[in-house]
Amino acid sequence: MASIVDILAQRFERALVTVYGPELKGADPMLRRSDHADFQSNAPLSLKKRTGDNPRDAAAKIIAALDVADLCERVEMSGPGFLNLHLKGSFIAETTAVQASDERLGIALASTPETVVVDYSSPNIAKELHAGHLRSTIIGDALARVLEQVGNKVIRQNHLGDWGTPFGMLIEHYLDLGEQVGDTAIGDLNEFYRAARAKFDTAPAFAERARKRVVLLQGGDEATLQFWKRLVDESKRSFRAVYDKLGITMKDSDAAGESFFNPRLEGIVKELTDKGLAVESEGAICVFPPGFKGKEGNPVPLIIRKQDGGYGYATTDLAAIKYRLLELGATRILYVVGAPQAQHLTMIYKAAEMAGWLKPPARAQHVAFGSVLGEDGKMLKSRAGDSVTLMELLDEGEERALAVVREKASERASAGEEAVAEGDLQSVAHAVAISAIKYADFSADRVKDYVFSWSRMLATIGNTGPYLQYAHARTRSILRKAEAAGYTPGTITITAPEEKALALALGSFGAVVHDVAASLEPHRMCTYLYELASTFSSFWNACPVLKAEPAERASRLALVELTAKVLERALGLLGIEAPARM
RNA sequence: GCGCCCGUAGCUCAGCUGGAUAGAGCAUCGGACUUCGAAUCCGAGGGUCGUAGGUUCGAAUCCUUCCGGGCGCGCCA
Repeated sequence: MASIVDILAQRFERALVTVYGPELKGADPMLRRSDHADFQSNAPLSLKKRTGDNPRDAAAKIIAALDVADLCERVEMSGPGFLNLHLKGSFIAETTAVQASDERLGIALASTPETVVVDYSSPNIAKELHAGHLRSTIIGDALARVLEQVGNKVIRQNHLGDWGTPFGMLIEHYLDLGEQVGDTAIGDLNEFYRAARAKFDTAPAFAERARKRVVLLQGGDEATLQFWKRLVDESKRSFRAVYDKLGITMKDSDAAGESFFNPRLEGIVKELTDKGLAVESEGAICVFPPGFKGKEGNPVPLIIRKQDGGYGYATTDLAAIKYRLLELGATRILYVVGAPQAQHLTMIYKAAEMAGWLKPPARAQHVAFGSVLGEDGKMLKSRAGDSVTLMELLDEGEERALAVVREKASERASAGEEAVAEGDLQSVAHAVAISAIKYADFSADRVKDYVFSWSRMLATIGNTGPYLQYAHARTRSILRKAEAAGYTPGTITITAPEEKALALALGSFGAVVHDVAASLEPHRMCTYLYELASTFSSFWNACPVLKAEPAERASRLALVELTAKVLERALGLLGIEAPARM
């Protein structure tokens, strides 16, 4: 489906080729929304080097060659050489009608779909998901949805911390508890981990058992593996509960953690050694990707086998990147991991290139993000000082959202207006809480830290998740009333400025989705959503729908219906629900 | 010491990869409900874009200096 910009861009390309010859084919006409017109083209300025003309001359020539009589009311030159385009209402109406009849709402499919691996969330077994996992989990999930929407094959990968020396003590502690809890529940995972750790640090006999247990685990002892698996399953149940509540699309089958790669580590070391990329250094085997200098100017190593013969995270990361490229066939790998790991990841990519696994067009990208801070400006912690679990966070959010939703509902009910039913309050509060948390996280640039603030994110006014949901709920309210009255959407006509603004905002949805897919920046979707929602609110204020004349009513209903769908879809791509009432 | 990230209105942030007078939200002030959800809308005030240079028709955006904040740099992940 061709959007307004697509169609205009084609006409510009033709005009540019007419004036300046075929070498201008494919040149960017720099079409942007404008304060001075509906759209503007900066091509005469931006292409100055290629046209050789001064911008105002170029603008005049382009206008002369531009065949847009069917699309624009007028095109005028302005300032140093801008081209201001004033679109015909009929042109806007037609493209909007096409978008409205499109299942994909104007989101084009990628011309070259890729296999994209998205590595996100990645919690540790026997610990609960906590605030530190929030950003990776929700950003990764949103990007996975967006990349999928534009037609890529997306493979989610949960790089679980499910192997290694801590499992000795965890299994022994698990066995100690066996009598009390049976084999069904560990209970509080964090408490479980803490207790195991405490025993390990204070009881030498226990520590000794733990060490022996690690050996058994590494050696593949059947009974030990069974215990290990129970721990893993128990933890996955806990992750599942959080993912479900947060609306995360990661499935159990997407798990490919350290245990999955463990059998491959020896081979990785051998391969890199055989290729001459890994060398012995201070008793360890290391890869030294060029260009990384440490404290005394020494090269920084990726330690792929430790002095004691064990393997660390670098080896697992290398095994994982090889697997993703060679076995999963990824051409794009996203690491949704905190910003501090930037150097480590670049070293992994470099090593993977040297090994011949990572080569164009395949590429790996670090989707870096900053920290979630508490009101004190430090990492988010609970009163007790440990990191707050995601479940606690979500529960608190729902509680706070419920208070807001309940209050609004009772206000409306006492005013005799349609309100959320008592039985639906919980589910609406849930949707509001999740939207508040996610939208607050997404709405600013990923790489920056942000302060977690309930009052800000849950505010019913301003640029918040709840505001967007409210805008959507209002669209649904009109549509319900229209349906009850037997009114149906019809031919779109654009006359009022608010109709035009709304249609133009709707029309850029597809481009925004692709922009997010390319830039991996969810905040661009938020900027768009807020603009769309506020444009709709202005439309609402200025353009009566149900009380308009039949033709106008049908047209406006079509705009409202499309707005509802776009809001819902855009929120959905961020993993945010759009309730019909709130 | 080396390297990476950040610095835009009182506060929280955008700014579409170099384009027109730097835009929003919150807060403040002033308007709009006997029209579909006022959780809304309309309007006002408020910024030497950390600093000093440079590149050019044109810089918040690109290059360099310095200042301030965060983070990383060998056996944790």
